[in-house]
Amino acid sequence: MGVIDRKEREKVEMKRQILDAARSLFLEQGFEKTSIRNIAEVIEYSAGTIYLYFKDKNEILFALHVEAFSALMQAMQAGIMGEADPFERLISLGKHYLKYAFENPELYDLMFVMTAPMETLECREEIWCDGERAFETLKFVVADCMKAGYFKDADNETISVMVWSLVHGLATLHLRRRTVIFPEEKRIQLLEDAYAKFVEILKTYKK
Amino acid sequence: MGVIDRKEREKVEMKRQILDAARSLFLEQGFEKTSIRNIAEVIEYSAGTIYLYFKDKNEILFALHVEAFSALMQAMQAGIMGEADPFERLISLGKHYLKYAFENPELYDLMFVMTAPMETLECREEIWCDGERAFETLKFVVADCMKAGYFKDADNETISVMVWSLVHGLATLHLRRRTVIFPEEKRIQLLEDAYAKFVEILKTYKK
DNA sequence: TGTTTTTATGAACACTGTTCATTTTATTTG
DNA sequence: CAAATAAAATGAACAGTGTTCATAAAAACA
Repeated sequence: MGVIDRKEREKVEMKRQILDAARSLFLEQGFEKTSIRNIAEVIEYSAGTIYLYFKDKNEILFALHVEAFSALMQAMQAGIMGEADPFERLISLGKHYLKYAFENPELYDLMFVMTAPMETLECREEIWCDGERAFETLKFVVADCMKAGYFKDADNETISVMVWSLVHGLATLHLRRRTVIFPEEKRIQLLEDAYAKFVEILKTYKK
Repeated sequence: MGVIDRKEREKVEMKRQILDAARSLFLEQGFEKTSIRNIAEVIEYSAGTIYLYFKDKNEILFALHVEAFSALMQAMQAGIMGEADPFERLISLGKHYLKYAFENPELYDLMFVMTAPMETLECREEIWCDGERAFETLKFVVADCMKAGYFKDADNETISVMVWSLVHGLATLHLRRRTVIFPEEKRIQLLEDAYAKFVEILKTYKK
């Protein structure tokens, strides 16, 4: 039966269409302000049809969440490739993380800021395992740095949380427009300087 | 005319009632899920009445925003009082900032995470001057540390942004439930450790 | 008391997410 | 090919949202 195969393909394709429309609308005007009817209009179907492919609006968000994490993981892998020195690898990892955050603000939001729909979603455990994998990547690089004599005898997880918090803080302060208190032409520079200073200080802390 | 004085008082009191009801509802169920009708029900008035005291739902949020910042400033002032050593003052400032964030999650959100309604609000400039004042407080403390020989010859603003990002990162990762990837009993400890490690490393970076 | 000003109401509007009986389209069977 | 079945799409309906506004009630003034 080639028919059910084609049907399956069509189903996947339709989901793709919905997700693409949804992502672009979420990026433009945010999750809350995007209605199912908006998405339906873009793909030229009725609102009800969306519910044949996704249980509800949150499930669309969840699907995008999964895709966004796989893209971040790719960006992070790119960051640790090609850097021989472990500390340089850590620096590059942070830079790629920030780059991803700035280039995909709504997706970054989805992964690390949004709470509203995620909590009520029953997939409590499973939903965060993507995030866990990304954090493991950071821990590996930190472990390599420690083997090379950095961070004295600090706890790996403690250092990793510290590094993560710093880059996440930089990312969210900017994405959520809290850097407006600085003159526009200085904002990016200030963030880059803060990150550079952080790793500089971190580098001096060794055995 | 004592009448218009009383009317003024009544108006203020009514605004207070609305704000108190709104704050408690926002804290309970968030901004988006709280309706004007919900607020009206709590204060036992009709929904339309709210609009005689606040232009729209966003203006209620804005009023709470102002109050939240003044509370944070108080918390921060408490942090820098009574600490003679400048570096201890910085440590205490960060701790009090985090304490405020954890004790007032929805208000912290409002001040440093929310964007949706704030952007469309026309008060672009004025709304952030509260945040600027808080940041100035941090810069003062950092300046004192530098006078005492800390941070070598780094730029004050760069160091301040770095410190702010770190604590903001810790706060938001936790408030937005991204620490669920850690076992529950370790979460708070991990955040405290990360902060402690950060200031420890920072302290070693001196002339 | 009668008039004017202030305050409160609740119906109405256009929107939201979601469901479901109905209709349209596609596939399989006789 | 035609009839029966299965799958897909629709659009009306429901209960909710923020907001507006003519009307009604209350208070203040004359």
